[in-house]
Amino acid sequence: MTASLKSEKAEEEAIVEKIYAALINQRLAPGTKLSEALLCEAFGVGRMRVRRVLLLLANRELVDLQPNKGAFVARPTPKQAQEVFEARLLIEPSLARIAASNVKAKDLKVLEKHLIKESAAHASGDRHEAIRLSGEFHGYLAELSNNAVLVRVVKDLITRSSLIIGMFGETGVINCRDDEHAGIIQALRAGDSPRAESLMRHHIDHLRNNIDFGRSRATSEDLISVFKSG
Amino acid sequence: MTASLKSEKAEEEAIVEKIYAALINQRLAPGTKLSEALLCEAFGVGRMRVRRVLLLLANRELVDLQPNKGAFVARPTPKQAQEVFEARLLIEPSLARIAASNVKAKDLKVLEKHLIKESAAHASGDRHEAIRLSGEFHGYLAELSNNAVLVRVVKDLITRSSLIIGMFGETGVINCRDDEHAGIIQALRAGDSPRAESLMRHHIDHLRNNIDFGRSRATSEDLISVFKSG
DNA sequence: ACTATGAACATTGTTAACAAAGTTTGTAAT
DNA sequence: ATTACAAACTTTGTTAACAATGTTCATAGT
Repeated sequence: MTASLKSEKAEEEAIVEKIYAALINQRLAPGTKLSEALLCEAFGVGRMRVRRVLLLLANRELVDLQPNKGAFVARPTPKQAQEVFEARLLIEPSLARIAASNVKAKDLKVLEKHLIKESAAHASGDRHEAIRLSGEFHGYLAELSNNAVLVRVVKDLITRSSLIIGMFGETGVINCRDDEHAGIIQALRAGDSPRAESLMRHHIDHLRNNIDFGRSRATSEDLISVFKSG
Repeated sequence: MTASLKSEKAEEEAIVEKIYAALINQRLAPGTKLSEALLCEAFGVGRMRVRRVLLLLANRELVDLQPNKGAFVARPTPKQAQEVFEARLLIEPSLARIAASNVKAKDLKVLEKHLIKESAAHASGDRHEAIRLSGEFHGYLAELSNNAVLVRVVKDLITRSSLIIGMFGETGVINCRDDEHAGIIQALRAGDSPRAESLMRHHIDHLRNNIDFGRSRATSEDLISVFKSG
């Protein structure tokens, strides 16, 4: 009956989602230390909860859990980064194809409304918001598959992509061009599955091409270790 | 220096892998209760470790974690079961295509050797072993993509498939016909990507057709609850 | 005989104290 | 001044006791 009993499991999910969102927003840079005490205070929960959350995030490879050292926001290697985009290239075009068969009028409404927000973010030069919305777009599209398994996989990939873009992405370039999203929506409305698939394939390929897997932009933590080692 | 320090994290992974294997072998039926005390004794570890392992397995939807009640081997719903196979149908054919480009002579050797074991299991009517080896085959193929992300996704799907086959599979039917695996290997050897993709698509489709998503075979635990409720 | 109630039991969930490892800071020697 | 070492401190990891919930079993009433 009491309010305190209403949510035990959901609360944890909520914390995971918040960190998820922070990663997508790039408010948590790769390499950032996530100390238990800090998170306990931030979310007002006990150490146990925080530990469980960190374990789950580590399991999704969003957090690097170093024994006796602590939890850090993951710093994807170039190899891992390429793997993530290769996986997206393999999955999302097919997903777009399926979406074109499943899409309903109200789904199109949602997507179009979303597109306007994306354009606005681009216009105002809000890079973080643009990245967040772009990821959300891909997430919506995955949901049109009505397949929770695939949605989960794709959302994980999107979140990791945010980390990757933060590390390897060209600073000047806006990564998801909204006009490409517009084209995909157009194909969906027409029910043109092959075109939706093709557009998505090229779109993700463009995304990948805007990433320089060679040189990673080092974060503050990394600079320190670079100075020490040589 | 001491032996006890050598493995803390790896040990946990090992336990996860053992339960993984037990699920694939169908030695752990869906619905089976996994009590903490039991697992502590079985693996000779503390409760904390067991709890972490269960959390990870729950995260992969292999275990159902019911608050204050305990952990149970997941009982996929018909909807979830269909989603898993839909996901495999979306991913694995493309993976087979990629495998056909990447495959090396030594990979083919491994696959062929594996195929012999599969045939033997089929011949001797060892259903569990046949299912296990079949899953292993699909896992090997995924590894040929040289993409850890995709490997992880596919292996999770394979494990869940074992649960599904245990719940919905026709008892008499051997689910992965080894001759279809043979055909895929043949396509790989020929470097025929489109054929590998096509064969894999049909193969997984056959797998799916051998599953009756309508009626689930109830396990003992479930029978009890059925008697109680009505 | 069957259901309902309640107490004893067992299992899970949480908290807090403790142990171990890492990090920082200060001091002394080269 | 810089490096090496050591002690104080901080943070993570583990253990064990405690609290809360769920389950089972016995008893009593219909």
